[in-house]
Amino acid sequence: MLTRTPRGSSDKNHLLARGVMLWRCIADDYEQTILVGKYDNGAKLPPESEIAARYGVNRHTVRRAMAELGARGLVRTERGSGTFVRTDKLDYPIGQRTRFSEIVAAAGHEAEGRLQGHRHELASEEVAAHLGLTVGADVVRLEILRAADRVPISVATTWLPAARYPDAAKIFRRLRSVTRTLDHYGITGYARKWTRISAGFTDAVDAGRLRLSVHRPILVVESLDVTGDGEPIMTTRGRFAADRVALIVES
Amino acid sequence: MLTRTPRGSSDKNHLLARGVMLWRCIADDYEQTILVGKYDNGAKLPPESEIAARYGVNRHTVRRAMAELGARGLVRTERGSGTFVRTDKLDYPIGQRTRFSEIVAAAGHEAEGRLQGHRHELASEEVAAHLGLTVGADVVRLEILRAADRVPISVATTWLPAARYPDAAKIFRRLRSVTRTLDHYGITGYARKWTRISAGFTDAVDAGRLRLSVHRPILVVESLDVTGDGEPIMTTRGRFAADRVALIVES
DNA sequence: CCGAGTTGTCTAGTTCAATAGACAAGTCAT
DNA sequence: ATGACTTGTCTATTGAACTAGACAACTCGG
Repeated sequence: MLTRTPRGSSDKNHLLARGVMLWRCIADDYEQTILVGKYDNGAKLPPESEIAARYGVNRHTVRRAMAELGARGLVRTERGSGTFVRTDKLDYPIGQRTRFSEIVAAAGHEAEGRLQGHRHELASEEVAAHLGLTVGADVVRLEILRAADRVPISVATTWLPAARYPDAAKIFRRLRSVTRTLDHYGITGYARKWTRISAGFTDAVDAGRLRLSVHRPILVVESLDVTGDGEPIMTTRGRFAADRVALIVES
Repeated sequence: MLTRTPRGSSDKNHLLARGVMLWRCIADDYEQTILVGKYDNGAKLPPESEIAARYGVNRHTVRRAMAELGARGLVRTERGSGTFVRTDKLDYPIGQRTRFSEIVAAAGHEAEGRLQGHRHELASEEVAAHLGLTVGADVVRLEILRAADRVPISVATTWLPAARYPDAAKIFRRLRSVTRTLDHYGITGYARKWTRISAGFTDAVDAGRLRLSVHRPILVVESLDVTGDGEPIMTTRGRFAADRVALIVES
């Protein structure tokens, strides 16, 4: 059947966007049906061969689509058994001791932090106020992507006073953890002073980094961390994939 | 330079969506800058070679992107001269004699109508009311894509009483014009009885047919046409690409 | 008219998406 | 344990996307 339909005449036309690969169209299509709630958490998807037949497509193409959904954290495949929907969210407690690696490890997942970019810049009014600096003071800005079990959870922009932590980027890149980076600077214990939570939607950049579509909901978490003496260390603006995380605030 | 960067490490990373071809990303990127109003109507884009250099991409890839923008009606290229932005809209008068082919021809463009699909169905409450039939009566439903100079302008769903126009689809497919199709049935003059205009956004299907992105604005034009004697002929629900058409209502 | 600048077209080569088929490795119910 | 079913991996092939370079055709200002 279908001896090489050159992308245009078959009945899979309804998905085919010009310039978008077939596997991506299938992945997006399935993401929709999952996000719309057609499958419960843990539900089993049809076998790859059946999906392939339904779309009129090779099984390998479906496998690529499923790999994409896996990377987005929407699905988990088990060899010999099947592919299962995964819409449960990581519980992320917000408290005095809010450390990504610890939280994720405690939940039984593999934590990962990657530096996506960094630069020195002049403190904005907001950053200066948070860190107790004068506007225009030299600050280090880090863009960090965090993942649990290789699934992106958040992107965060962190500012630190450059005077105190001049090589924060270089050190983070080596140690791959904010806690360990601060430890390198002799900060053994630090605490969350305040956290401000709002919400929004992904822009194109965050969507790419988080492996989300554009216009998916995100939790915006602004925060300030201080030393035991109350001296400001860093202020952060994190964007959490709301499809994958729930913030827990104990009272 | 750039001895084949295998899609991932160069500075064009910020556009690269997984599973989306480079030319499509560039086309979408330029569409944004045009729609956001960065270029006036008729403004000249940079030469292809310059755009290619800016994106770090081969000129052929830029040409493909520009071809796409041309197909979307956003841009017009002139050999030896350049590529020019085209954000003016087709003036589409709504009146008693509202005929796509005539209006487009009068504006100096080449009109085209293609039947995208058709079927017999049972008249809904709304369609029955418009056509003066009983609910559930047999009606012919046509899906027609209309274009001016090969640029898609509208998709329209038209319903006709099947009792009177049983083979409307077959005849339209041959004659490629509603006017000529009705002429075949002996309807020489027909008139627009009423027109109802609202607005909305493209869904995935209409976006594909109109070569628009999803969530672009559309004008929704519902209408009823009647014979000289006032007998209902057809009711239509057209979706016009608001980026390319302006409806003109004389009073 | 000339020449610089711009789009159109052609050839060629490399990488990757998608197809096709086969088989290994794992799960699960009977 | 057996066997049906499902995912993982391998090889091979075809066509499209992208790159590279060259040249033709065309426009426009000096």
